Amino acid sequence: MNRKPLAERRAQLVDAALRVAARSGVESVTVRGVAAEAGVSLGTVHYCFHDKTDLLDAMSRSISIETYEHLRDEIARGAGLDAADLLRRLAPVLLDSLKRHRQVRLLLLEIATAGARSETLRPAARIQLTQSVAMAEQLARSLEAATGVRYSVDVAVLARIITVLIDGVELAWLVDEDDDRAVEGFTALGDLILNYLTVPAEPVPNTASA
Amino acid sequence: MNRKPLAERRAQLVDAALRVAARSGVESVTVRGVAAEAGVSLGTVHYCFHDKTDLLDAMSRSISIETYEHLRDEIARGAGLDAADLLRRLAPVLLDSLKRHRQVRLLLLEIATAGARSETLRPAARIQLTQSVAMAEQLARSLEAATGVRYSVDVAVLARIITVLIDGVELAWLVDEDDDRAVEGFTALGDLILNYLTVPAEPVPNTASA
DNA sequence: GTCTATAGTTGGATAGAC
DNA sequence: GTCTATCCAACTATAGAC
Repeated sequence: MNRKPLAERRAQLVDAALRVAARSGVESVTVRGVAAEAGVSLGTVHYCFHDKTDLLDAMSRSISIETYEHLRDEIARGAGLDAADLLRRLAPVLLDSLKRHRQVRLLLLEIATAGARSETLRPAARIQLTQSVAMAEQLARSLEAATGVRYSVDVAVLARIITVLIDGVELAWLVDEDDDRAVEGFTALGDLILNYLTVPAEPVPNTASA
Repeated sequence: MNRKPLAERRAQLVDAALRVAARSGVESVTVRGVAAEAGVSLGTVHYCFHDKTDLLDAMSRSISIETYEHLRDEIARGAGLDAADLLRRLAPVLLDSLKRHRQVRLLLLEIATAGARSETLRPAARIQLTQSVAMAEQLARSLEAATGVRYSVDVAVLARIITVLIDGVELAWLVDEDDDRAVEGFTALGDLILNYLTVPAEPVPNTASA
């Protein structure tokens, strides 16, 4: 019942799939489950998407990374500050963001491993990786703008390093939920960035707790 | 046929499960598949393990990390060298190790995400994380021994950071197979360690390519 | 465009013979 | 201790009515 144009229905189903995936993991997304989540019948899903792979692909591509908005705000708020000071504030913000968006972050890591394994999710995983790096690059540039520093390495290279370090810290936290270690990891990220600045604010701060 | 004591059969099945998991991923390990891989019947697996969870748990725990033996060798070989020089050599060795043990590394990341999601694999995932950090700590100490340096942070903290950064670099490489970026990531790891040395060999080398 | 019904597949787990 | 046979649940995908 309640007919909708194809595009609209597809969007609704992708949204439902995303909720299911975030809640229970990519691997446990079923066509039936998505149908139930969206409140439509099994047949309707198969009408909108040729098969399950189609659906998963559309779902994966639809994930946008708004996870680090707070981070951008924090950087903007720290305009004019010393880079070292600003970076030191970022670790708790990163942890906070992780805890807030735990399910989405985990989903992205799952898509990455799934994409590393099977051909079907690989394009989606690559897109996610590219988007993450782009987001990191944007953050790195806004840090430049806010504090007036410059990097001694290519920003694209730095962005990739930021991305993978964040992913690593988050994956470990998702496994053992050790907040202190996560903060140490994010602090190390700050130290790393600091050491890739030309004319760093302080010599080598080593703010990671001893 | 061909009767074996329980312990021996269990070991054989765990081994078979590991092969299947490395080949096709944790999620696609089935009791039937393991039975086939081991050349025994379905009933036999259920005789040795109460259920699938039991089997996966035993499998996960059995994975030991011998992946970085080359790394330890490389460090030992660099005894007496400058820390910076030695660290600079490590990046290609890490990439080589990753390419050699691609399946195992991916499997470990899969177990991590699976453990982050479901209660059943969590203990195994935690054990793997602990073992990885312990391995990293061992490597960090052997670096100390080989080059005579000391760290300005607690070695346990540093070891965790090393572990998560390696995981992050590897996960990204598994997705896009970009060797150059992986080397950049591992090089950044070297830089990071260098910056956590007391009396570093050189001020701030920034060996990551620009 | 949406539904119900059903075919066909896969996989976990148990029962009982040997 | 190992096997075969079987049950049962969950899932993908299609067919055909409305």
